[in-house]
Amino acid sequence: MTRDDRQKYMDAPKIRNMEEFAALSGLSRPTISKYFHDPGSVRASTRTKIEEALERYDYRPNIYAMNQNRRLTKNIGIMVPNLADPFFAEIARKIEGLVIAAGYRPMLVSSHDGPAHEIDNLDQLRSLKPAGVLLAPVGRASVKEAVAAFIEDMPTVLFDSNIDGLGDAFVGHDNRQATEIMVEYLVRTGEPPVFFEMRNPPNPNAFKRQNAYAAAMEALGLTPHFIRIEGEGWNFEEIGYTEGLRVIAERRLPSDTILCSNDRLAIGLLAAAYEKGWRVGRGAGYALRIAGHDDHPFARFTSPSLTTTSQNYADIARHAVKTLVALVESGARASARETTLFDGKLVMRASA
Amino acid sequence: MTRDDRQKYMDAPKIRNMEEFAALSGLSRPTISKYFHDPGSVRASTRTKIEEALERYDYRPNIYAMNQNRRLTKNIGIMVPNLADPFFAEIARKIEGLVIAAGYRPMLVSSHDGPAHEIDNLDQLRSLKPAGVLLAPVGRASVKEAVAAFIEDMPTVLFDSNIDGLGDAFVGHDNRQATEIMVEYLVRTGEPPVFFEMRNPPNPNAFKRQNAYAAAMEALGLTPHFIRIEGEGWNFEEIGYTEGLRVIAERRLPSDTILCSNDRLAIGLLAAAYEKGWRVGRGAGYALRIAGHDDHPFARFTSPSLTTTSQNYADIARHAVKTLVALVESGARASARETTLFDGKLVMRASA
DNA sequence: ACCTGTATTTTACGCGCGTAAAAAATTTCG
DNA sequence: CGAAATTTTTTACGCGCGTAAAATACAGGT
Repeated sequence: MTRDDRQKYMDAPKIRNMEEFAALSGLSRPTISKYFHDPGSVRASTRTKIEEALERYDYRPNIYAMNQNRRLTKNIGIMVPNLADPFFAEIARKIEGLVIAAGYRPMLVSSHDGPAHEIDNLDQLRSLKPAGVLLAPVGRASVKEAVAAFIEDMPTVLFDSNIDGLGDAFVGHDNRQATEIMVEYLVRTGEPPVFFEMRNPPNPNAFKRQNAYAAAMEALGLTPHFIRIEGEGWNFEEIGYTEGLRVIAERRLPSDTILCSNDRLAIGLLAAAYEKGWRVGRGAGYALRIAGHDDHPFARFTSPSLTTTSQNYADIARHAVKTLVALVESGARASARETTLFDGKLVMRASA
Repeated sequence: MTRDDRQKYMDAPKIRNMEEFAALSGLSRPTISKYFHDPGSVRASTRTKIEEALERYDYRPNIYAMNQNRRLTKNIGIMVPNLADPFFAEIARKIEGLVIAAGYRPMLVSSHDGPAHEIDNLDQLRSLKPAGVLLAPVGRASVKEAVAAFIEDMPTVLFDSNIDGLGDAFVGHDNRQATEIMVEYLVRTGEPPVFFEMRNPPNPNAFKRQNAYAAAMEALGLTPHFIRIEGEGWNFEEIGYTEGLRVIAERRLPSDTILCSNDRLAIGLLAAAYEKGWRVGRGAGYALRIAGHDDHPFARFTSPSLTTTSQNYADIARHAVKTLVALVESGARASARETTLFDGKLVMRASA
């Protein structure tokens, strides 16, 4: 706490509202209002006066009163499927920072992997009257009609997971390209991979990866093989582990190389392989190669560390926010829906 | 989407405000206001009328107008050190659910492990005028004076990490007890453990665990040993991994049993041990035993799975919310600061 | 000093709801 | 059935700020 801060807390009279603050700074209330709406919209000398007063008196406008009678709030809603997944936690954090940098207030909600929560969140967000929303739908179970109704009301950019023609834009990861480079790498360096995936994956990206795997294999003149595991819900590590144990016990492996649909399944499968004493890695002396997809924050610390393809979530976040902010500030809705995909990269580690 | 919902979206006229809704439901506006403030405060027949109208017309009060001129909002602030840590994500989610169940609106913020963010968040929360706040401070670097000033203004329950006499109550994990049962277990089943910890841990719980380890060892007539590793910041897995590699390479191990200050360090250390080919587990044929602390969501899926002590975060969350809600609803501040600790449990897995 | 264009002030109104007090209606109970 | 207790309505005001329009002050250029 600096001396100035202390002074602010000690000496300064409590400012009750913008009227008082305007009087103390020698300006009119509407001017102050304008300043808070956009500091660049007032004369430089005026801005200086306001900012000096701000340092002396520590006034902040009441956010409820601000938004109460505003045409458009400065809020931007962010909705992710599940904040307890470090992957989404990371990308949400990145987006939050970009939203703040753009001069907006992020309002983050998590759907906890549940379509019911997702609808609640949509209502929740609607009541916050955001200027726009960044939406990562929960998945194929996502209630499309509710999302569609929501999207009519305000600018919305989808990310991570696409839903048909919904939203003003979609920004995401190129599952096809990323799967392709992994398949090529695996084929080039060892046995062709089998694809390890849930029979009923809750996430729509899973289908894209599945198809991309099949296409990449066929392009190389190889026959795709799938291990379709059981299990419902989002507890991927657990599903990968349980079904991994079963698959290993039953020796249902057409290849020594397993490409998992995502890192979380791979993390579970690695645990199963370790427990069964199967050595995972590339080269002589190893029984299995395992690869993932996403470059999950924990993929560096599995044993062995996980070879995977990374999502370029820095660019995904940047482009999603940029697109939404442009939309919001133009005051219009997108004329044509634009889809932007960013390439993934091969992240070579020890597991494959 | 049910037939009723569709009807709501299609047929119903858009309700602009509470006045209109009151007219349509045949009641006066203040009665509606009272209902939303507390549905139980109106006669049963009146409540029925309102709820029927609510189903027909899909009206929701404007939250900005609601809070604008209210003595006390129905908001409860929740602040955690870092939502990207699955441990905090889990407990935050649990708390959110309890807060909603208690009839309040949770407002969740994360400090991203930074004291600067923490102060921002305090300001942020203050401007939301919550009825009370659940606060998990970032750690010893936490700006105590800012927190103290904040706490004067509204009921605050600290959790996870204690700060001296601050807040109306503290609810947390019994680090001493949990460390003790782990030390006893390790001593009973093998070599006495050394304690693996950062030289300058950012988290204050680290010191409690350190002291508890020393006390537990001495109580058993043993000499405590510490491996104090380098590294700054919150990237515990990375620090545990990097320093784990060094410790193993330099053979600075006074025992084959390592008790890590927390699971995240242990996860890093496990990765290092694996990479160096040291087999981790209990019994013959294993070079090392490694144990953690916290029962991190990923501890089940490490290789080998991690033996640890769990925090009873279900009860911690429940008691923290209960305490705060009682405080808020009494309208008073706590007369005496109450500290409540919940016991941890030994979680035996494969690593020790 | 004059003109022009932008910044600011003045004036005025309204947003949607909370809240308080008093009047009216309803329920409860003797 | 009437009085008391409770609920609801009426009435009235205010919260803190957004916003619009018109009046005024100010900057830069000639």
